[in-house]
Amino acid sequence: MAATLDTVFMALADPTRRAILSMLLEDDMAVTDVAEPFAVSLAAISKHLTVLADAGLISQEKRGRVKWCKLEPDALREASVWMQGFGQMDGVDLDSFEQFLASEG
Amino acid sequence: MAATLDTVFMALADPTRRAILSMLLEDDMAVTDVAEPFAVSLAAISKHLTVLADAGLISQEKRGRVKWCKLEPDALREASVWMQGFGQMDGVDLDSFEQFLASEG
DNA sequence: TGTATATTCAACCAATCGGTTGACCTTTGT
DNA sequence: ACAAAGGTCAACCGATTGGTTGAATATACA
Repeated sequence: MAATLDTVFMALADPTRRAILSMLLEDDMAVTDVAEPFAVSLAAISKHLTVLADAGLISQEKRGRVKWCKLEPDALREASVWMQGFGQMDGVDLDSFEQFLASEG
Repeated sequence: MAATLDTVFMALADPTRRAILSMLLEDDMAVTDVAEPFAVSLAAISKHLTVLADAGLISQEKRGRVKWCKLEPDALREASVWMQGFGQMDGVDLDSFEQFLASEG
């Protein structure tokens, strides 16, 4: 909940967690459905989701026996601002994003 | 050297390493001078600098017996772009962004 | 030459990380 | 009432992390 830079960057440092965030970009999902594409146990995914929630990057709401996971992109703002402070980054915005896309082929 | 999102975010997840980056924002520094404000051993700082260099966030050049550390802010670009994709999606081509995420892995 | 300075290396340590498994609790459905 | 589904918990495991210390390696200087 207390999303420090430590917890946010640590949460983002794992590829499984970044993949989860990408999935949640499309829609809210139940824990079981989040876990489905991954080759690890449900418990492992549950832990990843806890890490993401502690970092404030997602929220979780239990409805019935299903726990819904929702992306909270605002939590990235503080970290994003921190990174922007590292000068000469004037181009880091959606324009550079599109440049990056183009460079990827 | 091969600055993946994993290594960059992991490097940023430590407050000592972020503080080092902030210091290097002002000027290039020798390892000993980087270590001076911190209450840990020089060897510990040397390790932190290796982590930052492996992530591409700094470069190190040895001149004489002094190893100079230089901020490489471009290494933050890919990570910053990744993050901005989550925060500022208004009017962005969502399909392209998902392609970008897929290419990242 | 000898000595101080700059930095890394090697071995070790406790804590944490990502993962597993099996038991457990709650909610849904028959 | 009973069984299945959705998730978490607890205990454990091996690998990694951030830290230490002391020895080693270069380079500079008197």
